[in-house]
Amino acid sequence: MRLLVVDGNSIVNRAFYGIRPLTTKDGQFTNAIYGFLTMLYKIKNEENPDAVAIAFDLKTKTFRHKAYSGYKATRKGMPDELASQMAPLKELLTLLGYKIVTCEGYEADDILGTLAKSCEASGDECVVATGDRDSLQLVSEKTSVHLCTNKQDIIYTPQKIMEDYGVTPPELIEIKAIQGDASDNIPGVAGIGPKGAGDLIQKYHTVEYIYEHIDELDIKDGIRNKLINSKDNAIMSRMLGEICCTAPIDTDIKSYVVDMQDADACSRYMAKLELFSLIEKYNLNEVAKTPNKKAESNPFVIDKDVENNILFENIKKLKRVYFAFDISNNKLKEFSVLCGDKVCLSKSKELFDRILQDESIDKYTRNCKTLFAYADKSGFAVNSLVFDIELAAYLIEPSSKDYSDENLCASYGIELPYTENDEDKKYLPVGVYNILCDKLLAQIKAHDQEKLLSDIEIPLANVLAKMENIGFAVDKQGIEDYGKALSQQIKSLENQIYESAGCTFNINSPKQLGKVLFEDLGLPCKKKTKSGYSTNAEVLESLRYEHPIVEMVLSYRTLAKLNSTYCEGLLKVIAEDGRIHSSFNQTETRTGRISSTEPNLQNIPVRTELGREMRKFFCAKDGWVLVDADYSQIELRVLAHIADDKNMIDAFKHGDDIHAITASQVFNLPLDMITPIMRSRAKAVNFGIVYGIGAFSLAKDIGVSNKEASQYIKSYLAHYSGVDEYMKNVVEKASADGYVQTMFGRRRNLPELSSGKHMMRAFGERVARNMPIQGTAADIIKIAMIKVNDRIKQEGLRARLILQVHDELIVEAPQDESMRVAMILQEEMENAVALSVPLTADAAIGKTWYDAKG
DNA sequence: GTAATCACG
DNA sequence: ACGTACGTGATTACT
Repeated sequence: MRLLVVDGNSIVNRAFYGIRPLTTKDGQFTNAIYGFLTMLYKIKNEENPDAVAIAFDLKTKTFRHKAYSGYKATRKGMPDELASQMAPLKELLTLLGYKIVTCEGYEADDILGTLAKSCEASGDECVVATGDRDSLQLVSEKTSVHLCTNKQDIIYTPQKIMEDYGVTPPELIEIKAIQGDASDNIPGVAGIGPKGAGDLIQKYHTVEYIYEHIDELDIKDGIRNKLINSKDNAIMSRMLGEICCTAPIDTDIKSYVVDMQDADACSRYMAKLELFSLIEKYNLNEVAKTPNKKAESNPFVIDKDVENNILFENIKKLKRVYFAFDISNNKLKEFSVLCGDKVCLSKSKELFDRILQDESIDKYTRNCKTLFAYADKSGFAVNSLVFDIELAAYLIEPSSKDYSDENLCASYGIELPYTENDEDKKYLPVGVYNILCDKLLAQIKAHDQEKLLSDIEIPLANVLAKMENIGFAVDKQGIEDYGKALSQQIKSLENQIYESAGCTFNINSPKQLGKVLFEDLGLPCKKKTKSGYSTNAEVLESLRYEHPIVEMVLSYRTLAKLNSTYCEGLLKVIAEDGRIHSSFNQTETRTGRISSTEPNLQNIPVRTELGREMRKFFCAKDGWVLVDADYSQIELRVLAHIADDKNMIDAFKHGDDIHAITASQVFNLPLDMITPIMRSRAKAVNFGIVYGIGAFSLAKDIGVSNKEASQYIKSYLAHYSGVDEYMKNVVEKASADGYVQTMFGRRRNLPELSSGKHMMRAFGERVARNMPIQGTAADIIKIAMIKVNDRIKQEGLRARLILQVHDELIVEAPQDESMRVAMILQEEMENAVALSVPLTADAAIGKTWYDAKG
């Protein structure tokens, strides 16, 4: 086979400087993108490769040879006009089916070298396309270099190199070692240039030979002295100039075969960049020129009277079904199935259930959680549910707020069938589900997220469905009584506040409260919001001793919150079965966590004793108990693993109090000399690191000076140097790629990183540091939930998972199963994945949530 | 509908 | 020079 390896950075530079500035009407620069694709097209035509790899630098500051840290230190970063084109270019190349190769700690050159050498080893041919003569050293019988220049491209073979330079390709490394290269900060030998270096190597071949025989060489004394004076530099330069050919990358040529999944997506993307001539050049269709065009008519026949058996046999033959359904309160109303150019409607539960259970029929749909809940209630299991439109769209773009058919079709350029008939309107989207699923699946494959969808999100939807169905039992009477007690106290506080203020007003109105506190009572105003005085808890805390009313307002707020959000709020959502059935949303958060609504059971008070009381009303049913297990420090452990930080990994291997250990490292004191204050500051730093840290916020959080806070951070990063390096690298990689991802391939796009606004960019950087950590932790507990569910079923237990709170799982179990379940929870949570640090989970048992939590 | 506040991880 | 930690949801007031 013949592999074309493109030096992405070099070509993009040539394109950028070689082509006049082009922009879209929105001001996005596109000249480098246009130039790159034009050049790539031409090179491909001339070289006719079987596969193409495109190498890019990660532009990390990790040097190839750490011995000389000045290496490339002076190379200037790319201008913004070019930098802003990198992420779209890569996106477009990926859409076109090209594989982009990058490698942590290695440069594009090293990737070229590694692939070239690997082709030689496997007997394949390799063409390196670059604008940089550095790569000429790679030329061999099997490897040629396609050098792009301002004039005519030159193809370098060993013969051509001998013709131009009079040496063999490897000897070019020796020449460079002597002549040096200012742009790469390679010093060479002072006073000897290309001509002198060439002559020396033609004669003596290697730098090593020259220095070993320096006194015997037949050269002028001037040259000899220059060589002797720069000996160290020359030897170092010899090391620096040689391209590394052992980068840890995929060297299987077959994986670089160009495989465009979605031509429409490409042409739409090109149209978005207003590169219309490329659409024709790359032979893509015309869809893009009129993107998102609304269909004028409905090409589908709606068949409402199809016979059940005929429909089933048709589906069975196809082994796959695209369908939509209307299920509410776990009752089927109607469903629609795509059959060629027909949309078939049916209300037959018998047929519907038969399809769902049939393992030989692959099911493509949306809202699979609703389907799982329905099946759970009906007492059967759904089989072969292979695709969910919303879950797939969420994995592709978790920041989207709208995964409706309309919106997805619009963004994937699919014409949604249209009719004036309102009655038929709702049935039509299923007509394009085959197209929509294809597009989404192609994208999922391109992102390498198939496993994430099939092994995590879809099975998880099943677990969440059961959790929603089961619900959480509560003590309704208890909540009512607690609420009454609160109401009384609130009433009394209200009166005291009015008395203290000398007037009545709405304490719940920040505007009115602000007026009373800061105008009528003349308290010092610490902070302002957009619309007036800030009256939040932090401000009030600081005014606590200024006036007795402040304390009362604080208490009022606490009690009012407990009463309205928790007592009143929860009472409203207790179902007829005496249980609370929260909804778990799987496509809401940008990090991969789940969220809980109506009610939100993930923010039931715990931090203060008064609020924690609330958890006494969350209980197990008669004869059953709650088993609660939570991960210890899962995010920090994930950080230790992802950053591969030796010190932090050791800390987790040897001790359990990570905050104390951190304090000991940061303050450089033995563990037994760490005071509670030091520990709590170290804890704040640990949190801050996970969130993307800033000295100002840390200082505010722990109440020390800005300077002191930044000293803590500095000291922290000095001790946890792996974390330091990770935090730098992740932002650089994110800026180059335009996204970040978790260990399991969950991804979040970060357009903020190419924003011109400082604030936006800074936010993007913090997210880049945080999302892989928070997201990986979310992935892990999702895996644990699936495993716990499987284990419970497999062991024939009656216990069932009822709640997840990010790092905590709650199972309701019959009394006699509780010990077994506690063990299962701990085991499955701890072994959900293997990290380079242990994962620990602690389980506890109790009659109520209050009792069962540690 | 948005802003402010506060509950959780 | 500029503002200041990640991710959520519910309630209340007010435009």
